[in-house]
Amino acid sequence: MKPYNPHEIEPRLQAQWEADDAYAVVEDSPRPKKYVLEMFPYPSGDIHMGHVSNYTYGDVVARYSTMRGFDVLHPMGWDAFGLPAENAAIKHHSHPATWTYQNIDTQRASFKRMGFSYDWDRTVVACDPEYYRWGQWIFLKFWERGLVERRNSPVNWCPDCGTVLANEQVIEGRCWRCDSEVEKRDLTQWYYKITDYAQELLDDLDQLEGWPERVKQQQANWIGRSEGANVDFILCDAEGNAPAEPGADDIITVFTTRADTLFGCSFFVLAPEYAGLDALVAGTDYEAPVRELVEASKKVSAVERAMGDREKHGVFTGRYVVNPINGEKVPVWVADYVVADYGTGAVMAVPCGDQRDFEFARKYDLPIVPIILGEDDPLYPQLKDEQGRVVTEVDWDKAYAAEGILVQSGPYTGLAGGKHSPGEEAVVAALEEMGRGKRTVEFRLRDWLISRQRYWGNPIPAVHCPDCGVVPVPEDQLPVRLPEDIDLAAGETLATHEGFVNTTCPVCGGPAKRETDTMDTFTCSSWYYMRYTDPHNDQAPFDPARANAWMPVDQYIGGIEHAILHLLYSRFFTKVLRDCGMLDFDEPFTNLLCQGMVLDANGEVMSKSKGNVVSPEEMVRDYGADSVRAAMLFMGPPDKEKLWNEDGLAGMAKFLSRLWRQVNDLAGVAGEESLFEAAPDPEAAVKVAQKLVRERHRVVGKVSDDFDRNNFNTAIAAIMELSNATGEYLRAFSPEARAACPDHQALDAEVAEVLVKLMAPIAPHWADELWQTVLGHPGSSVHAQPWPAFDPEAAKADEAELAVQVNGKVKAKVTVAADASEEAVRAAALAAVSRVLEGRDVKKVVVVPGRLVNIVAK
RNA sequence: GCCCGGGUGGCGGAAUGGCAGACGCGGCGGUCUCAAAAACCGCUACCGAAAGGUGUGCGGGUUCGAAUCCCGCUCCGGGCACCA
Repeated sequence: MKPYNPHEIEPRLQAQWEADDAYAVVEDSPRPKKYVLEMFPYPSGDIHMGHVSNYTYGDVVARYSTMRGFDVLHPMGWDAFGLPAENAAIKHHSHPATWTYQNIDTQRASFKRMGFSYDWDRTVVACDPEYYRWGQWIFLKFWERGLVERRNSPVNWCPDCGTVLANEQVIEGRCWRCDSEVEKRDLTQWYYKITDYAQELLDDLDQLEGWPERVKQQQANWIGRSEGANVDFILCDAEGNAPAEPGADDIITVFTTRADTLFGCSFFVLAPEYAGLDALVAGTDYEAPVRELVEASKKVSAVERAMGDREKHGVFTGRYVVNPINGEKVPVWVADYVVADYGTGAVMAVPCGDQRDFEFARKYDLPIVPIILGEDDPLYPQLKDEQGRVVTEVDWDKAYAAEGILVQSGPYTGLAGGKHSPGEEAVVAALEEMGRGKRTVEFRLRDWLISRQRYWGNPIPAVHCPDCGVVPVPEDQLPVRLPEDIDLAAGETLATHEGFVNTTCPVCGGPAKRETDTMDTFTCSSWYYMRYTDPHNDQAPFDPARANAWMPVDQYIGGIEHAILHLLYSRFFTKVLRDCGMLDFDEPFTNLLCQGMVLDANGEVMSKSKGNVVSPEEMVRDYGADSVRAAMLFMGPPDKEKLWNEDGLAGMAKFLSRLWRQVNDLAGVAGEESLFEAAPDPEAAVKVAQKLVRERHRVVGKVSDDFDRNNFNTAIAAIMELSNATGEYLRAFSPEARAACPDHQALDAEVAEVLVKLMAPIAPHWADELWQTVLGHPGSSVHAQPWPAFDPEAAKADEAELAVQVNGKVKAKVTVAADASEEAVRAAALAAVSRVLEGRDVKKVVVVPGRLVNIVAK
């Protein structure tokens, strides 16, 4: 017998697979399609353990799916634009492409060394002009459809990265990439109007049954839909006189989800950035303090802002508005707790029902009018039937934000209040009637800021012409190529590169300047999975027929950190391309697996600074790729965090080695290394053989089921159980005895084949080597074989051991025939616990066939 | 504050209404060996000498039966956050 030596077999089989083009995709196969995809990596260096885990899951799904009879598309590529390449280029005085392509080569070699089954002919590299030209093409399609906008507004600026960021890329006030504090700047930037799709992006989450609930929840929160109403307040003078026919300048609109609380509005607040604020206070005594507050709020950093629970600051503007529901005069304040870019940037303050307004009212001594109460509130009985205002002050220590009953609310008194309450509906209806309100919906989602002030990205295909304005680069002039002769280390940028900047206007032919911003890398990753379906197309990003045939992705696998970013943007792209007539489906990813992080043995994140990084290369060098793969899979459920420890890896290497020996023994080639130990008891030996037959069927069923649900850890546990049964069997029968008996021969061959096939997706080299050499199929590959079948009937034992419970506590066990009648089972159970039942009345006997008997006794 | 997860042996975990701790790691004991390693076998939730009892974060409930379902807490992790 040849001992198991991964270091010899793995490189040899990898070379064989490559020579045979074993994982090339078959187009137009009669088999049903399955698109298995892992999020493509950023080429930041060599792969780390997180990559090993992510891509191993994908490889198991791909290989298993092939064996199950699917035509599998399993491609790989690189998300190759981005800042790290630029930083490396500056450091090494080279070009970002050099660093990027070197890392791609390193990672590709590591992926091959792990035995991943990709169709390398379909590789997509995002910084390749043959790919990014189509990203530009898609940009033009978006532009045609009115989904591209260039506008000036306050944006997130990362000083360290020297570029603006999308909202989604700011994590608690810090840059997602470098963790620097983000600043607000007023800049003119390019946007994709993702908000046009906010409702559909929210609604279609319901279609995504194969997505983890938490990811859908996070997206729903991020989109943040609120139903409410816009309510118009009219500016009035200090005596409360408002113009009878107000013009646009006389109206301030607020968005509210709680129109039912309008009677409790005792002041009114504008955001410091509110557009009309200057005009309201210009030339008054209030101008100076208002200006001071506005300046102070600008200085608050994004990180501080993100901390929440900050002290609120505000000043009175000297102006008043009229509350449309009751005609009351309400003072207008400016305060830093109002968010400028949500709703209208103005809010009606109801301190009795809103904690923020309550805190502000307490601080500046503004009235708190109770207009909504719980029935158990001591105030409720006295305000129950009051129509006019009686109480205008309360001794509460916080607002009453829950649902309740409206009081002191004129005709609405007595109605239920709250979001979507009858009270709210009645008030909105009344406001609509008088032309002062309108039902509306607000989203938290902002448009996607896609322009970046960096070199290493996809150039935005636009030209600035002094006569024609900002115009698109015509399709036939794509791609707008990044200039290769650029010295980033010397501070050169696209904007200073004259050869790039200077061009002619595609409309009038006059001299013009190119747009020098590039696109967010997330635009590259929003459609690469479509490109894989038709990667060499030089006429279009992809042929719709091919994309529609392969898409949507059946199983997508990647990190939870993309729960919003990449996954939301990709859903948006898919919907827009569908509306362009290029796709006939709504959602790109049918099933999503978000893998948990790989941490060190103490549960710490692996990082260079902590010095706890585990190198996949070293692990593969010491134990072989198959053991690393299997150990990773066995560590726990894929979506949970994994604590990497080398003991588990060593254990897995032993298991592969033991199983190798068992397969050899079953195949009759173990020789001296046979596990046979001599079984003195022939009757027991027969039982061991019968058990092996049952286990062979049961375990195939269990492993199939587990793979279907991505439960890789329990699949391996089940294979270990089959291995344990095999071990018992091999100890019980000598190789000679087995060789002499046709029944044994058949069983041995079958179990050997089952073991090898079950392991094939997990340990592909180990399995293929055994398949080709020990099981006698030279030149063929186990990975092209059909998955083993099983017979659930054959998995059943003819006897069953049942637990006998008395009042739910196990008191005894009985062994009965599997087909024993309920009556017989009951009798056996009662007999087994007769001692416990002595002197007690049996009230009831519950028989659960095949499992247990519960006797209820008093 | 709101929204999601989660809490099971020394450790990773298994069991989604039916014998809690599958499978593995670690530990202990054994076989083999001059010895050790490797390999193989057995034991391994806790208390107890045993009989027996206790046990899935805590407290209640539903059920013949609850880690699993319901109610109330608590702790840990994640997301969002002055979003009106």
